[in-house]
Amino acid sequence: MAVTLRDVALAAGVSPSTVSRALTVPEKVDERTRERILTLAAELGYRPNRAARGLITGRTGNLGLLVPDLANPFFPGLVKAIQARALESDYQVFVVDTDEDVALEPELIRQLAKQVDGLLLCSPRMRPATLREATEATPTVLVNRALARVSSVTFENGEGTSALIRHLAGLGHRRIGFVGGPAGSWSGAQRLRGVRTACATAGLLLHELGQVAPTFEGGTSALELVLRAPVTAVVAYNDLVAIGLSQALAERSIEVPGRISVAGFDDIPMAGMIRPSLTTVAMPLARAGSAAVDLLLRHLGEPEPRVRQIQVPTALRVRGSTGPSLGLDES
Amino acid sequence: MAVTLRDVALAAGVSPSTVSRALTVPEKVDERTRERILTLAAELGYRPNRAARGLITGRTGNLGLLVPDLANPFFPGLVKAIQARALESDYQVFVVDTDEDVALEPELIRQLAKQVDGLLLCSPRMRPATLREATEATPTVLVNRALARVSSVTFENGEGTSALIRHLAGLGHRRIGFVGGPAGSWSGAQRLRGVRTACATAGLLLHELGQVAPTFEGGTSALELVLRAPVTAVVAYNDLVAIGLSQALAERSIEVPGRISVAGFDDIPMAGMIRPSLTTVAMPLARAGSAAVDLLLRHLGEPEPRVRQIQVPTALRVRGSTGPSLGLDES
DNA sequence: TCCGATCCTGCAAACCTTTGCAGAGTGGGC
DNA sequence: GCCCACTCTGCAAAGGTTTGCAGGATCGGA
Repeated sequence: MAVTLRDVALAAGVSPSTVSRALTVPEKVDERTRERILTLAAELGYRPNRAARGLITGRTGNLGLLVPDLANPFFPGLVKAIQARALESDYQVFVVDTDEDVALEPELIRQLAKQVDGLLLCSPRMRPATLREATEATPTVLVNRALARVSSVTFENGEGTSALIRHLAGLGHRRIGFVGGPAGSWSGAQRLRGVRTACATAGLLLHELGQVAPTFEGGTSALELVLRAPVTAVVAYNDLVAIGLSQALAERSIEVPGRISVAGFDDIPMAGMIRPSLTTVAMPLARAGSAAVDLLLRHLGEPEPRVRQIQVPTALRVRGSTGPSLGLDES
Repeated sequence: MAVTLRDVALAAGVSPSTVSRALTVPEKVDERTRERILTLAAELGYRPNRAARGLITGRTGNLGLLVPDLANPFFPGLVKAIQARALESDYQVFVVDTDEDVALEPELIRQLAKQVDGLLLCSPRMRPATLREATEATPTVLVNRALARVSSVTFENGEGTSALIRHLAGLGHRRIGFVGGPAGSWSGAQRLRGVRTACATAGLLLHELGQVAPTFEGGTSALELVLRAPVTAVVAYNDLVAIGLSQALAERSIEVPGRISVAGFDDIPMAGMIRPSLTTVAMPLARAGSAAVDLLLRHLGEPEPRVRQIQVPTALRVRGSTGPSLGLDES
């Protein structure tokens, strides 16, 4: 019932081989023949059967995308960009959400790997050894995580972070608090390191206030940690935590940024929607997403993939949640 | 290099047919043989080649999921649920984001349809005729939209909406404003109808204030519409609009809910994170998503799919953005 | 006029799995 | 002891596409 290569061939009075070539290696077939075939194929509504093609070429035309949690507003932007870029190159994207279950990741990856040409792993939480194992079987690009000898697209936090710290220093803040994310998180470690360096450079005192879940609730739970510390500004592991914290502060009628400034990382859409709007270090998700796809596609074309580690620069977004220090710590 | 059915057969000393049957129709093969095969298959790490299987069975084991915009916080919850439920049944999900481009939808659907066993269309914006055409070629379940003679999972707005209106009436509001969503939107029409009915029942005066984009910016742009109308409470097409409106009101120092109450639809995660938190009509996304997958899978098993239209009930979430009316409209 | 090169096309095999059909073996009933 | 029914297994074809190889045509050069 579906129209096949044979049908087109029959209609065009040529062999299936010729039709196949007309579609995949156009230069190998006479121009007039090719045109006739293409017209006919379009008329008949021919679409190649990807299963059959995949059977012989060993390629599926699919990419696998693993994300820990679609409900985390950080990821949809990434998924969107990845999916759009893949579609442009005629690849379809399998999306798998692990629901933050680290233990599930390896099996899901194995399952996924069999059905795709390449894998995009977004911020996988898994241990390095397990991760490496997974990346060895299938062409893989890591997103928002780096690993030796594996291609990746990560965010260059340095720039955005130091801009943020300079911004805070410029506002007169001298003691900065940092609320960290989950212990095992690669990007969490990155961010902490960036903040440490930037504070040292700017001559600010950094108070590491502890670690919380990377969620809104994590942020509200950080309230006590923050209030106990003599800081005038707090940088949170990510925007959700920053927002949770801001709301908890508001709950207690502690003004942001009047009494305390708050900043985050990610620039999730919500950061611009709340009041006060959130100062944050923006990750260029769209750029990272398409870069990751480009990189992966490039690997698929290479017999011996060359590892490339791309860093996309982050940028400070100054908004309403940061303001001049009251200098409370000098009292 | 990949281990195939033949390898397992060779190792087990049986024919490929037997291995195939051991895996797909266990009762047709001797128990001991089957056990030996299964053990061996597991040892060798055999995974069936889905392309080959698909070629002969005509099934791909994939489902296609089309959403207008992943960045709209309404959808990730749905996608998550759908993907999880599909994975349980060993189906993979292709996610396609149309980026709100209605004109693109038909072509994307056609493309997708060839590679999946069934289609889940989330709130497709396309015209009924075009939509019907698309649904005729492939087993399809619509989500958040209904169409005659096509299976669907929709939200039963009536209940949640009338609860919301009763809630407002109970707070003393007499004049309610409604800010509508995009003109062609099916769920927009549904919601408007629900609000109309509920207001009529409760004896409230409904002011239809016009239509805006279903986004945060749409909400802020609705400010003037709202201020011009003599209403003490506003119901917005969705939460994003409601939140945009709230922030625009706050910008003008108009207190919510002090001077005006605001409510939305969807119960996106953000609704609980802003201040004041947003009163809204919650859509049970997880339930809808898994119901949609179940329905689709059921269709795939039936030779002549029976159309089923499922409605999942909505529920009112009372939060901080609605409060007693000041009775301004009576002044 | 003949030869070689070049361009285009067709043949046929291959990819891996499923499945209808038939054959072999077993056990039970008469 | 014979036949039938039943269970289990293997054979072979089929599904749609790609691709190495070879053949035919065309053209240019000598």
